[in-house]
Amino acid sequence: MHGTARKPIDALLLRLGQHDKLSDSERQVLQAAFGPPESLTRGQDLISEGDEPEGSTLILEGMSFRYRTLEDGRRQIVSLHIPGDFVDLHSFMLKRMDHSVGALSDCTISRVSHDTLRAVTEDYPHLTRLLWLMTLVDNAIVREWLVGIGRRSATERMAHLICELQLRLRAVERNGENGFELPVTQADLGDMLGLSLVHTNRVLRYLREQRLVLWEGQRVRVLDRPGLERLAGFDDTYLHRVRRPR
Amino acid sequence: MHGTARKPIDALLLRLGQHDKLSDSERQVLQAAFGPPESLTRGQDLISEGDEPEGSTLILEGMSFRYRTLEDGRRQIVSLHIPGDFVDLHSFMLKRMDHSVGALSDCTISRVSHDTLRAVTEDYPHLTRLLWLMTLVDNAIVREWLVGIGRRSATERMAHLICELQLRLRAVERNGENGFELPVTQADLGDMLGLSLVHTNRVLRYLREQRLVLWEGQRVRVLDRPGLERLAGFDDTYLHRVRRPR
DNA sequence: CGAAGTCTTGAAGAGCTTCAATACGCGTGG
DNA sequence: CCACGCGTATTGAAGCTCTTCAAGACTTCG
Repeated sequence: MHGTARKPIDALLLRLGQHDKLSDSERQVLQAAFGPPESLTRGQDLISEGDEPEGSTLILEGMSFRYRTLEDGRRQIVSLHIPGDFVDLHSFMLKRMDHSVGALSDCTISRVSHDTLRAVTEDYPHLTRLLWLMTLVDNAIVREWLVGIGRRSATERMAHLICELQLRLRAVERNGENGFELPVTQADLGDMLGLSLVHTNRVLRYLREQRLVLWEGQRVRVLDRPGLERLAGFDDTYLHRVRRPR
Repeated sequence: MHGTARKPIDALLLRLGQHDKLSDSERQVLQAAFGPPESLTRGQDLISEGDEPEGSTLILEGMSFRYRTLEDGRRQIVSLHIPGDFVDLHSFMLKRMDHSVGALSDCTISRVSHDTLRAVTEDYPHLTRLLWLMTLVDNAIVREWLVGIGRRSATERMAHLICELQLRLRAVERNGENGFELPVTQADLGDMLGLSLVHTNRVLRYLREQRLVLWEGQRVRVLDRPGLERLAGFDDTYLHRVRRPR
């Protein structure tokens, strides 16, 4: 065997390809930029608040989440990552992490060093813009979460989250039939939505009783997507899934 | 008179200079990139949801805010802009606005066309990284707001917001003695913090009674900054105000 | 001076949290 | 194989934070 082994970056390519066309050389640059796949087990922290990582991490398979814990233990999850998402692309510029990242499920990841990223920004402006775009979509998602926690009811928020995740997973071809894997406890869900564990449970019961969503262990089964979108007031423009020159 | 008139971009230069050193040529590129100052009156919308602006807008003086309104009229403000902040730098890549931007006070602004920004990304990688950084700090601030709305009490959130704004204004030399101008109604404040108008009023009364913060018309007077920080659990690392090579 | 916007306070009620107890599911070791 | 323990889910009940409704006062401005 010779040449570089194919690295399973396909989810990233799918995500980027959602927003703009990629040239072959850009694909090659990306393929070459990433290190070998690494494995992580559920519950492990990928990065901790205060760290200054020397590279950024891409999720190949599995899910991770960003969170911040206040002094007294209250925790807020501020985003979820699926295959093709960078866990900490922002650390390339921000340097110091202002939050932690944990593995939600067993994950395989791949790293790019910040040196390599810097080289990309020097030589590949279009690719740079696309990476920048990744962080901007991240941003749009966090804003949408903020709107939800600030102004939507607990039930609406939950419905919205499920709509969002299903769509994002579909975009990287990790969706199943009428549902998807979501390896979270109800406590985790509460920390995403700014809810207590108990109320999270009640919201889920309500969605079940309305025959909108069912949880089968770690799997979410969406029974009535249109109904769920109606309840959530879901509108996908904030995901910016439009292919156009950038 | 000849040559380009000096444009009052100084707040942007101050902000960028907070994070990294700028070369003279970079300063010149920036100065040249922006159009002439324009004036806006309080209450006007700078940009509306669904717009596809052809340029990005920088605040020279005054304040603006991003917000989203749900179908039934509930509104959430997702960020505040002060001099030196871009209102919609993300529209350069995202193209379509997924929220609106309004003027909080009378403002003077200046625009850069997206064509110019694109040219910058082609020729000035370091400057590009700094612009990218601007959007990443934006992002960090929104995350912090999310943590607040999700996990902090109304009072803590209010205190946190005031701490944040005072620090940001100081960084661009727009701070007064022991306070600052903040031309918002209590309804606006509520929409920032995810609170009702009535409760916002009660939170302000509490802070006044505790002799932490006083409102004198449109001016916020901070009586006890350390006390406020303690109450808020304020930690400024998320603002990333550290000068280092990027 | 009247009108519109904003601030302030009271009172009732909704949504969500906290405390508490029970049940369930799964892996481990006796 | 069963007992035990631990993490997770579920439900009831009480209570607190914040919202909503309502009304009055104050401010600004034509």
